[in-house]
Amino acid sequence: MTDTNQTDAVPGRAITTPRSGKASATIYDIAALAGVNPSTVSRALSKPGRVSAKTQQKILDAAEELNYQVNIFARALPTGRTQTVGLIVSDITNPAFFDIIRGAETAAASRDYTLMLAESTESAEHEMTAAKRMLATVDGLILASPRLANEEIQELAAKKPIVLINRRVDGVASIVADTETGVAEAVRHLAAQGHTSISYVAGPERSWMSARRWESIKARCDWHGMKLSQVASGMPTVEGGRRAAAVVKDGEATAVFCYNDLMAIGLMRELQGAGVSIPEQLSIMGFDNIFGSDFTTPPLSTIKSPLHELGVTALSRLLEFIVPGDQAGVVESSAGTAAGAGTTAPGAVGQAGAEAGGAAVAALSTELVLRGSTGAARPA
Amino acid sequence: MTDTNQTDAVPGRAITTPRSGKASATIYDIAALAGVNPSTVSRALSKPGRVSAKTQQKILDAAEELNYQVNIFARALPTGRTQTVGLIVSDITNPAFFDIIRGAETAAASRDYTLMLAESTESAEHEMTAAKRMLATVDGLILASPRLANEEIQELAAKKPIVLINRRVDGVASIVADTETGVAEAVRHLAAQGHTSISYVAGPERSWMSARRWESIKARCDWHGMKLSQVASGMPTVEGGRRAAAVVKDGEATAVFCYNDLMAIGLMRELQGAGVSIPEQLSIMGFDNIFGSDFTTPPLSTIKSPLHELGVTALSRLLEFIVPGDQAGVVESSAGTAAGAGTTAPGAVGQAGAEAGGAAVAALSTELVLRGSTGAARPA
DNA sequence: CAAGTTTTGGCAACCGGTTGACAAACTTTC
DNA sequence: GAAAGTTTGTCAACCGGTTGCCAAAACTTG
Repeated sequence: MTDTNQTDAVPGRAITTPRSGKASATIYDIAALAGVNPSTVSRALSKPGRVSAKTQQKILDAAEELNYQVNIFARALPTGRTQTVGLIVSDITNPAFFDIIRGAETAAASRDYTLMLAESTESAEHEMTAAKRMLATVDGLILASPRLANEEIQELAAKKPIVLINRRVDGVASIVADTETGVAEAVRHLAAQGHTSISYVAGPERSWMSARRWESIKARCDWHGMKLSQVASGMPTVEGGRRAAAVVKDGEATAVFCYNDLMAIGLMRELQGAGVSIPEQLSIMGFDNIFGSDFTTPPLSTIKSPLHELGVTALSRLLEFIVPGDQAGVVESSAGTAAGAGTTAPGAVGQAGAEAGGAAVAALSTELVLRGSTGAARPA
Repeated sequence: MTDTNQTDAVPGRAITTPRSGKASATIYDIAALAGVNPSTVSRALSKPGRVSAKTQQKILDAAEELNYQVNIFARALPTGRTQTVGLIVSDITNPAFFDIIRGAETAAASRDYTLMLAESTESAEHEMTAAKRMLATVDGLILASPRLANEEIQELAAKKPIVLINRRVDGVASIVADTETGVAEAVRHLAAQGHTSISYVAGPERSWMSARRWESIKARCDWHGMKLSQVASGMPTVEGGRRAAAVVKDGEATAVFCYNDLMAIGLMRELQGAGVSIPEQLSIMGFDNIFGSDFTTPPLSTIKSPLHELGVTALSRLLEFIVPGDQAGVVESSAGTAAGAGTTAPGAVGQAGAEAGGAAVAALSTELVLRGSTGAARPA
């Protein structure tokens, strides 16, 4: 092995020159082989039923023989269709997006669409750049937790179909996980454990979801007659959570919700480092149930988001706009996107699931995952 | 807010119809505005120096005014260039790929290339499908830890430029993290802690990197006169690690290397569940230093991979093939790809870093991260 | 100032599909 | 068997750039 395994220390020498010309077959080649006109080939390959079964077969055989593959650029030129959709996430390294990405990717692949991925690194500006760049190439775009302003999103939506994940903007399709159910469970649990004063460590200011989670918690705390305060917002990262530790420690709350698991983990570890024992002295609750949230000691209690479903559903919804007739992916349903409508009416909370009891809705609801980071309130 | 914030419970009603026709400007529009021929516009925009400064300016102004954007499909049709590169990873949800993906994504974006992402879900077949699909669309492809056979990779490489990450195949460019340095440190550390019998929990059989890690460990164990055994391979996931627990527990080894952190975490948690205390009764060492590997109790000792750099370097190298003249990203260097040449010669290990002491090499070397999961050997 | 050289811009073909219009071929109907 | 209707295939234009070739224009040089 040692001598055949050439290293490429001498760059470009051992490396086989890529891109051997070998142009692939075109519809003209097929046409010649099948003895028909190129346009007939085009129709046979795209418009089903437009050509007779006999010629259809001849053409298919010829295509097979030449192992033809459409040139998507040639197709895209006149039609604008690219068989590609974009997904922009705010932070690729945030595990919460893994499952969204995977969900979207597999859903796309199964429908013969390709996924383009970009990240905005939590910056509205980067996000706009990425979106603009993608817009030229894709048939539609999914924006997961975008940081853009409403108007910017509407502007994008005017050009190509857009589906939002965990964000709601007038006139733009969106898939939102229903926070209410999970939050209701969580607050009920904390109330039962004797907590009366709660705090919320918010995420980025431009995060719609952070505001929404706050509202849900507020509504439920009011319901239970508990006190709720908000800690200054920060980056939705482990580091962001750490930064919030000082304020939380000095506060009077005995339980704290963090905007997401990353922050919850950061907060917990920072506090533990400062000698606070979790959950004895403070209960911590995250959101999302990301990879690794059960690795900590104590493992994190969290409100699980249907991340994978969010990705799958967003993609299906997007494809609905792009290919109106298509119904392949039955997973999603318009009802699912309606979950969690009223953001301020606490009365609606408990009913959200009930009134539109479809499988899709259930899939997009959140759920309390009780682990070790929450417990009984410390005596006041 | 409540009444203006329309939900899309009635699908397609509140949603603004996307894709308003508004076709964007073409070079013909520019040509008309600037009073020149379309071909001149094309040249002004791509071939620098081919047109006079005066017309160049006129054209640029006109383009600006119409806020022109090339139609990449029209461009791709005659040239084949798409300004897009592909990245295929074996598992999107494996945190080890996060940083690789991000590295590649940012490097691509900074050079005005767009990244397409796909995953193979650890299956050679899926990988081939994804690769084939992408090949039609991209200028080049990065395969991170591919599961494909060498011949299949060579076959792909014959069509478009390909760069491999953590895999070496004759005649194909590759970027490989130098396992030796980290492994040498790690084994030396374990030896110093009194361990004499070590075990390796291997990853997937088709994983080149798993074999490579095994060889590095073997070489160093031989050097230190330690016993090394291999535990049957499994999926490179937390679950895969759990599955290996039984065999490891019954073995005589006092320290175990796992193919990656995911497996190490799974193994550790499963063993702990069975009452084994880490590191008192068994030392566990992972590979990669993924997100979350420090969340566990005890935090995982691991051999850190330069994941981000791997992504950046792979992309730069790929672009070198695609745009031969281009030298924008100085980050990478051909020397970097040569690191870790001899896979079997133990003597070479210590020297690898020394003999080619460039910054690029350093960036791609691995490094021991000592945390709590490793400690002194239990008395035999 | 003429001859030679270098720039610069225009023409037209081409990349590989799609699609509207139309005619030829085939069916159906009376 | 002719008229009317329906399929099916062909023609040709088009999507929006790129590029080889050539001639006109501009610049050198003697």
